Order: sequence, then C-alpha cells, then structure tokens
Amino acid sequence: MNVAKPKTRIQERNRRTILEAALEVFSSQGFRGATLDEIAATAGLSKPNLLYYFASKEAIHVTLLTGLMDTWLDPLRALNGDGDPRQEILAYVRRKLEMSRDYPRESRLFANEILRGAPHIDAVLQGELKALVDEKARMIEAWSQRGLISPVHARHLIFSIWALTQHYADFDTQVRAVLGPDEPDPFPEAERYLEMLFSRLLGPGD
Amino acid sequence: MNVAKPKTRIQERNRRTILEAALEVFSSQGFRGATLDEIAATAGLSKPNLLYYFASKEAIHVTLLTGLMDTWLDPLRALNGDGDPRQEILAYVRRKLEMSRDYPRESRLFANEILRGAPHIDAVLQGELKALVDEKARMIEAWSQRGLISPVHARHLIFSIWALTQHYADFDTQVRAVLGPDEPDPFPEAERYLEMLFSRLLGPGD
DNA sequence: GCAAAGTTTGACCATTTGGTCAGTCAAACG
DNA sequence: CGTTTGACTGACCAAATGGTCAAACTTTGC
Repeated sequence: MNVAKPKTRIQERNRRTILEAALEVFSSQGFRGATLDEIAATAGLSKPNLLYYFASKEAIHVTLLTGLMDTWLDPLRALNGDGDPRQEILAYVRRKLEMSRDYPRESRLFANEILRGAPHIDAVLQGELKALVDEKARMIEAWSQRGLISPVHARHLIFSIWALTQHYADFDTQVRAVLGPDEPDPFPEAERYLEMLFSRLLGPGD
Repeated sequence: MNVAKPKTRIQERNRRTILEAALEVFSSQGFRGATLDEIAATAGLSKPNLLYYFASKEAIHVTLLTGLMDTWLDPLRALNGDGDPRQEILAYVRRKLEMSRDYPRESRLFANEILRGAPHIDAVLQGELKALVDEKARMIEAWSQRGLISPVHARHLIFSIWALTQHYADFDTQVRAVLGPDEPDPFPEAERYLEMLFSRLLGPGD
C-alpha cells in the first residue's frame, strides 16, 4: 500500500524524486495533461512504483500543491509591521520577483490550479490565505493612515504585487517573444521597473 | 469531410455553437482536460457532428485561439499617438480591465495557452504581437522623451498593464476567496486602484 | 416532386491512461 | 543464515477518449 509519511531513506529519496518529476510535468502540462507514465519516465521509476509511494495521480498533485502553498506565502509572512513601510513593501516585491525567476515551475503549477477554479486548494485560499492577507492588509492600512505611504487599497496592492511578479514566470513565453532574442533575461529590467512603479505608487520616500 | 469556411446558414450557426461550447470547456479545463464529448454535450450536438465541422479537437482549439488573438489586441491597436498620453494609457488600462470582466473565458483560454509555452500561437507572439508592441513602445518612449509622461520602460509598462488587468480574470477564484463574500464584485475597486496606480506611475497629470 | 448536396448519427475502433495484483527481488535484523 | 519486512515490476484491466464510417435523414434547387 501507499505511505503517508516517509520513514526509510529510500522512501525519503524516492518521494522527493517523484515530486520533483511531477512538478516538472504538472507545471508544463497541467493536471489532466500530465500522465503517470511521463512522470514515471521523468523520475526514472516504473509506474507501479510511483503508485507504491502515492495512492493516486491526484495524491501526488495535492501533495505538491499543499507543500508549495507554505513556501509560497513565506515572503508575505515576512512583511514586518515594525519595519520601514516602503522598504518592507519593496523588499516583498523583490522577493516575489526572485521566486518567479528561481521557481517558475512552482508559479505555473499554482497558476494552473487557480485557473481551473482551485478545486484542490479552495479551502486553503478561503482559510489560511485570506487570514494572512487580512492581517497584512490591516498592517498596510495602518501605515497608510499614519501617512507613511500614500493611501492605497491594501488588498488590491497585494493583488498587484502578485500579478506583476508572477507574470514574469507564468507568461514567460510571451514576455520573451515580445522582447525578442536581444534581451535574453527580462528579470533585471523587470526588477528596476517594478521598483520604480511601486516607489511612485507609495509616494515620496525620502 | 470538414469545412474550411462557413457557407450555409446551418454551418454558420453550428460552427458558432461549437466554438462557444469549446470556449466554455477549454477555458475551464485546459486543452487536454477538455473532451470532445463534453464540448459536444455543451453544444447540444453529437460528437461525430462536431467532427463534421472541425477536422479535430486541435482544429477547434486553434480556430478559437487565432480568432481570439485579433479582438484581444484591439485595445492596444487603439492606443493613439496623437491623443493625450496619460488619457490614452489610462483608457487602455480601463478597456483591458473591462475585457477581463466581460470576457474572462477568453482571458483564461489565452493564459492556458501561454502557460503551456504557447505551442499553437508562438509564431503569432513572435510576429504580429511583437511588431505591434514594438510600434506602441516606440510611441510611448516618444511621449516619455518629450516629458509628457514620467520616464518608463515602455515594454514593461505594457507587460504591467497586461498582468494587472488579466489577473482579475485569470485569478478570479483567488481574488474572490481573499476578498471574501462581503465584496462580491472586485472590479469597481480594481478600476479605481489601477487608475490610481498608473496615474502615479505616469507622473503629475494636470 | 425529386435528385443532389448537405447534415446527422449509432455503432465501432485503436490507443491512451489511471490503476491493480500476484509475485519477485533486496535489505534488515535477530 | 534465514526469515520478515520493504521495494519493485511485468502483465493485465476497465474506462475514457479522439476519431471513423456507412447509412439515414434534411434541405435545397430545379
């Protein structure tokens, strides 16, 4: 049968291998587009062996998604109410953009799931995510009211950070097609542009 | 066999019906997730009947995508070099946001395709789309150099408009989950927020 | 009113795919 | 060692799915 949590070295290693392969395949093909055969081939394991470690294709997907959610929200969690508002928000933007650059597969996996209406993580969105955003939004509103940043709608500010940074991972193909082959790495320019955008949005800094 | 262009009333009507149903299914399930059976059921036709009008599942998808590309780029085409720069850009943002609100399925269909690496429309992105963006970017740079708007990286400005507006269609599930049931329609607030964001980005207006 | 052209479908097919299972092989442990 | 536990696989299955086709039914134009 399958195993809920890794116990032996072999289980530890193979579960990792499978999840890595599944991330590769799910993020580029979507849930239904991905096949167990392809994941197995990518992982270098046999299909029945996959199903020895995970109960089903869906179980792999859910494990991947829930595991991802945690690290994905870390940058937002790090937003510190006691820090300098502008620097905190700009640092958040920078960290999110780095994640788009360094973990584009994770971003696409997530985008795929939301596009489908988030069938596997709707509860997380309405629970954990909403609670976290509520908390941070209050923090931003407090900054705004104390005049430390220009007045903004805090939740839409957060949406705009998500949209702008994830765009460079999720729509990478389009970005590169438009920029053309002369500009092979969009990220340095994206960082400058986003820093400028949010600087102007948040008002004069010093 | 199949038919390249509608000739009779029946063909006209049925091709429309099929494309409408296919848009519904493809945009919510992705290409591989969609099945001909489901498209047929949604269209109220039999599966062989679908394949009388379109050569294959892929043909339906490609027809939908290429047909979409045109209307999708209309707002950008409308960006007028002779108009008032701020008003032109803000109107473009508004128009794109309206499209996210009124045609979310089209936006998701497009997002799905780009996420997969744009296998069906890569040529369009590198050709038509790039050329259009190049042209409009030059226009924006000219505005910028004449001091009519603050200095911005024109291509990333366009990316940011796409990202921010499409986010409200593609990530609708997440947006609504975070805002909660009290705020059932995110769009009015989104419009105010985006207008403020781009106003501040583009510099003092009057 | 009827032949030709266009439209629709039930039955069918080959392939793909998620998943099972009996049994083999490898490792750990006393 | 030998046995128990864990890791692995070839062969297989049922369901789903994209697509075909001959035949039946409708519409159109004369």
